[in-house]
Amino acid sequence: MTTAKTRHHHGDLKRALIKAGIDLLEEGGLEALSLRKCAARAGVSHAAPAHHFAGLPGLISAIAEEGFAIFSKYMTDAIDAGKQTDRERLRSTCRGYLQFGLSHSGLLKVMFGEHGLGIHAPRNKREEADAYLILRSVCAPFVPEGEDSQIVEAQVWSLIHGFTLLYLGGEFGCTDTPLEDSPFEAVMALIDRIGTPAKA
Amino acid sequence: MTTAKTRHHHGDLKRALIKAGIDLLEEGGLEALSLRKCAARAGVSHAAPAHHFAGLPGLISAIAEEGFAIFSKYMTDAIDAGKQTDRERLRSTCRGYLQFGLSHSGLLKVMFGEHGLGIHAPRNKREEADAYLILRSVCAPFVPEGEDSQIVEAQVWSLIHGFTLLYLGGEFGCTDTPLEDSPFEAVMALIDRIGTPAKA
DNA sequence: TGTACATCAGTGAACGCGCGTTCACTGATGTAC
DNA sequence: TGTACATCAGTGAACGCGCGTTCACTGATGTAC
Repeated sequence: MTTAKTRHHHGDLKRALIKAGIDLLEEGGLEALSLRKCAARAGVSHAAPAHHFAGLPGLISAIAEEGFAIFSKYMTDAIDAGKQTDRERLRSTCRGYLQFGLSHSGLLKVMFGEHGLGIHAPRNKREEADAYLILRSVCAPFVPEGEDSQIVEAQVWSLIHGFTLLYLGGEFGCTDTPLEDSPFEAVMALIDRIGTPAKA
Repeated sequence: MTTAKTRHHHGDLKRALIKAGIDLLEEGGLEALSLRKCAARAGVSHAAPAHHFAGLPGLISAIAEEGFAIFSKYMTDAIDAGKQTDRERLRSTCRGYLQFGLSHSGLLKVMFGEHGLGIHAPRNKREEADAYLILRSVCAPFVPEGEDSQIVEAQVWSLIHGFTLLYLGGEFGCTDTPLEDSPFEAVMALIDRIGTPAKA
């Protein structure tokens, strides 16, 4: 520890800016995010971020990338929490998906939005693919012999993604009621009807 | 027709501003929307909108309200298009939901987002409720005796909402392929497993 | 171990931009009589 | 039908704000010898 406070060089400003950006996102949504505010949060002059990111789009892209990494962690943690059958693993992954949304709603929207850039920014290929692979692996046991795995994946993904966003938007009118109450269980019930488990 | 072009008074500026706002939304997303640009589109000075809306939040709220009305029309039109069994009506409604998303992606996101205002704007109660009633009516035949209708509604809504947003985000990697190809049919297949039709 | 020097990371002032909002105004509309 | 007048809707200039970006700068770091 080298008394980082008074140094001219920050140490890991890039990481600090991403962290600040995520916090801003959670507090006030995409509109609340700016390079100047991130710099201020990181305790640095407003011109400093230019040394680390290609403008605001570059920062947002880095934030989304970090977001996918956190997202993956939520899902894998949920799976590991209980040993489980294939069906339970599928359920747990969905639970992790929802939990991530509850904890990081701003981040989720940026990750699956157009990054507020109008045109598609270069996708965060690596981290996003990793997250998708988790979904794929828990869906795999339910893909019937010889069928395209994308079918089951699209069903599960659509269900849990839609539920998470609607829930966050308060559309089920129950943002305060016990977390896993009514409508979430309805979605889980439908998840249970998906595909055919390869083994009993 | 009273040669509206040269008049000092516009005629129906309020409606024209909403229309301009929707167009801007579809072209460049929420970031592209501003009172000044709407005024310019409507061929009016930038101070004029102040006579009709309570700032940008007020305009966005009016746009979302109009959006829900258009949304409802997409769904009812889809239902009417084929006479149909209960199951077909449910499918058609989902098809209308998706079609609306494809034609009005910017609008959809504003309607179900937080209006870019951080805190919830007063919801567009009336129009939103109307749209929900359409969903409710096509779900009704599949609600088992004595069960809360919200269960089936949450299942259907989550599925089609999630699919629409993921599809619009290009997550299924098939924005160009034939409209109702692969993953949409997967979602429809799951829709077919929902609930228990009251009658055969 | 010590010196010289190139490179890197953050500073602070300045810039132009689009934005929402205010304000005194003016032209058009509609109503009272 | 005609006149007076209040109200309404749009104008155009001006304001301050936060933003991203540029720029010459300077202090810290790391490397060559």
